[in-house]
Amino acid sequence: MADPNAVPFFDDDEPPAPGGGIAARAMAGVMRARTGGAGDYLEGLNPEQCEAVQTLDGPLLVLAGAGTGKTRVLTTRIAHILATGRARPSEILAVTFTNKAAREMKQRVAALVGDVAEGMPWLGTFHSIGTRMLRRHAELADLKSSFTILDTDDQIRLIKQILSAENIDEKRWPARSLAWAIDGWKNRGLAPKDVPPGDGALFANGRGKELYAAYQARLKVLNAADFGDLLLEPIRIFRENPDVLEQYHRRFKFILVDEYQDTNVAQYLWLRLLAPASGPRNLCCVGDDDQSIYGWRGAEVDNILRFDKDFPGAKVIRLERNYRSDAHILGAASHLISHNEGRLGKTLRPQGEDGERVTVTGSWDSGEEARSIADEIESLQRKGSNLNDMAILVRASFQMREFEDRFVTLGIDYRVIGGPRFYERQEIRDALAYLRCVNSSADDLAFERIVNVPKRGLGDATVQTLNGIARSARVPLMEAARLAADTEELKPKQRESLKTLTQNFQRWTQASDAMKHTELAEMILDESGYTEMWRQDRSPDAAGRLENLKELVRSMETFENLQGFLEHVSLVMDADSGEHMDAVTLMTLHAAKGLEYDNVFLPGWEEGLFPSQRTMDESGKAGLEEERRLAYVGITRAKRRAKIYFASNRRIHGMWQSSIPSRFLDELPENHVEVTEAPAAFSNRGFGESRFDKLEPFQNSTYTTPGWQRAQARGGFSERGTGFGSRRGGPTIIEGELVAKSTANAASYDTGERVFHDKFGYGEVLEVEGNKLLVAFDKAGHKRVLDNFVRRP
DNA sequence: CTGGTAGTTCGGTCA
DNA sequence: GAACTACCAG
Repeated sequence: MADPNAVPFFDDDEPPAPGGGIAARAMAGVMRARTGGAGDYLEGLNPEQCEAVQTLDGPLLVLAGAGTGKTRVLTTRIAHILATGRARPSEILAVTFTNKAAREMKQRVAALVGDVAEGMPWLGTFHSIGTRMLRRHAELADLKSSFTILDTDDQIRLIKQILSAENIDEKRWPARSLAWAIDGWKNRGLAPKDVPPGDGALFANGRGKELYAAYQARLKVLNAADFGDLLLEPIRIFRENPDVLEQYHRRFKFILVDEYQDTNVAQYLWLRLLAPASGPRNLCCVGDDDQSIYGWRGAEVDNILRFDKDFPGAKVIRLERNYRSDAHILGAASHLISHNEGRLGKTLRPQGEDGERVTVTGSWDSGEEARSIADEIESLQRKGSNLNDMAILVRASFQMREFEDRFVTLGIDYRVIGGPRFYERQEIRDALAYLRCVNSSADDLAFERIVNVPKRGLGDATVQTLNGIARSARVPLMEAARLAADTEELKPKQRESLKTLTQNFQRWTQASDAMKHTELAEMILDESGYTEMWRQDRSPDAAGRLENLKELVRSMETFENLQGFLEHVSLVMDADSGEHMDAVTLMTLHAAKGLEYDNVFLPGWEEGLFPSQRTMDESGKAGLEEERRLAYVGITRAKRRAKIYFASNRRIHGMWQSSIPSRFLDELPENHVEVTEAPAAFSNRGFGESRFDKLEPFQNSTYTTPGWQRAQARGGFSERGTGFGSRRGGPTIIEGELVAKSTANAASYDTGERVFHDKFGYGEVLEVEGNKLLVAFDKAGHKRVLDNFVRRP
């Protein structure tokens, strides 16, 4: 499965020879499908879908309710464009949010038109396409086209460095929150200079803006981009270079956007630039305002609500026929969502049976809730349902534990979606860091990650020293390590370690040309002592980690070389774990969007948990409406049965709290709902297993503090910004400081000069060799040191 | 530099 | 209640 990024980005630049190219093959494919009888691709579409597929000219918004065949419309539309010869595969820009969606779209287009979908280089996620564009025009963004993409982990470490360099107390201003803020700015399309003063004041007494600028400057030095840059930089490039933008205008005959309700400002701007309001731009956005659940991540429902104002003359097509859920389920969901204001308005129309009513079940506590759901699952299973057809959708991931415990006890197979992803695991990231270092010796963040993994006696202090050397000599850390191994800044032990390490890397890098990259990876993991480290590890998950490392090497096979693999990994790569077995799916409501199951269990419908108190505190009414949309998404995942639960007592942060049923329960229409009680609730003082299980909560609940006031008492972000802002330095100042620092230190010394060294004291310079000095210290004797460690007395 | 302990924090999630 | 971090002692 080739990722678009794995192919060189200029592949599609050459137009195919007239008549013989990919487009012709595409058409042939469609023709085959058509004459093959199995179907004209338009067959089986309802009138609205058909219209959405065939309305090719001008801006089009398809409002596709849950389960109305949205993906089908998108893919058929692409097939239609290709079949009618309106564009070649490389002239269609199709963006999704997730890799999964992109993959699915690619597969389904391929099913319609044949393998040509592989020839669709511009079908992908916002980020993968942004990467492609940025690599092509890297020099316009002050980067090399080989730039590395930082993930959240790298980002945090980088920010930590900046904070400590700026002497900012990490306790009061954690790197996380700055990362969060920067992310937020980037989501809103703001470069450091555009950050409004009020916003910048939110961090470190008004220094947020300058720190953001410093962070950006560091990224350029490291030849790196974070996820936000993958969109922001192309936007800037387009704005500053109309000729570049013009190339893309000429190229893209059609633009398609999936899940438009989830676009943030940056993505919106990016799309606006690529599809200007005027001219024959054929932009088709598909989305559902009722399923916008990522406001906290910067998504602007507004984008979809004002589509026809942004693109005058836009046509709006509503898909309202729902093929997924039975009538009772849709009735419940529709009535619930009707409590939201500011909707575009859509009514899902059921196509099938009434089915079963939505059930609402109350339990004493979360344990009982888990038991009664597990019982229900077993009973459905006895009646012949597959576990694969069941899902439990929770609001917050801490709710999952209770279910996992229960499933383990009962021996019910289950899978969790959305845990730490494969490539986010520690061992995978470590292994990747080694590979990144071999791929590019300038990858400082990767180097820093593995310099002391496994333990080599190279701790914080050593890394600090190396950083100092790297900064003053303006070389990457790897080079700094090589330098430091020859001088006497460090203790012999550390120098020895560094020497071995850098020599190893040198060897590996040389070997990388001649070897197969999978073998190279194995060799590196072996010789570095990394696999050995896990073999020695006694913790229970060590074996699994070794297994993961093997899996990593295996997954490299599908790539031609190391470079291609690393590119893929930074953007894509998720583990397709255990799809084959029959198991209940456990995941958050957010993760469930776009999926469907026969039986859906929705536990934890309690005030404070769902709707989440925190969301309501932060975003008020808008927050509540987003929670309601989340509830709507949850219910509409169900095809046959939707079962809702709430518990009277729940342990939160280790403390038992009593809770009241969610207001969303009151918003469900009576005629579609059946209220039941957990069977075990009747045996409160009784017998059987439940007595045992209930003992504990009963006792503890006497200590229960009522309600959610405590959570409310905690201030939101908004409080922080007020009252500060005494200092407001522009970003240029801080950049100047950074530059000044590194150049000032670079000034070298003459022989015979007196110098002072923090560790060795006063001395006289005997020799100067680049930035290395031989100094005769008064007390410490002759030492080789780097010039930035001494100063004039 | 390492390993232990004490203190803190605790939302969802995609690249 | 647990997991992660930061600090401290060896």
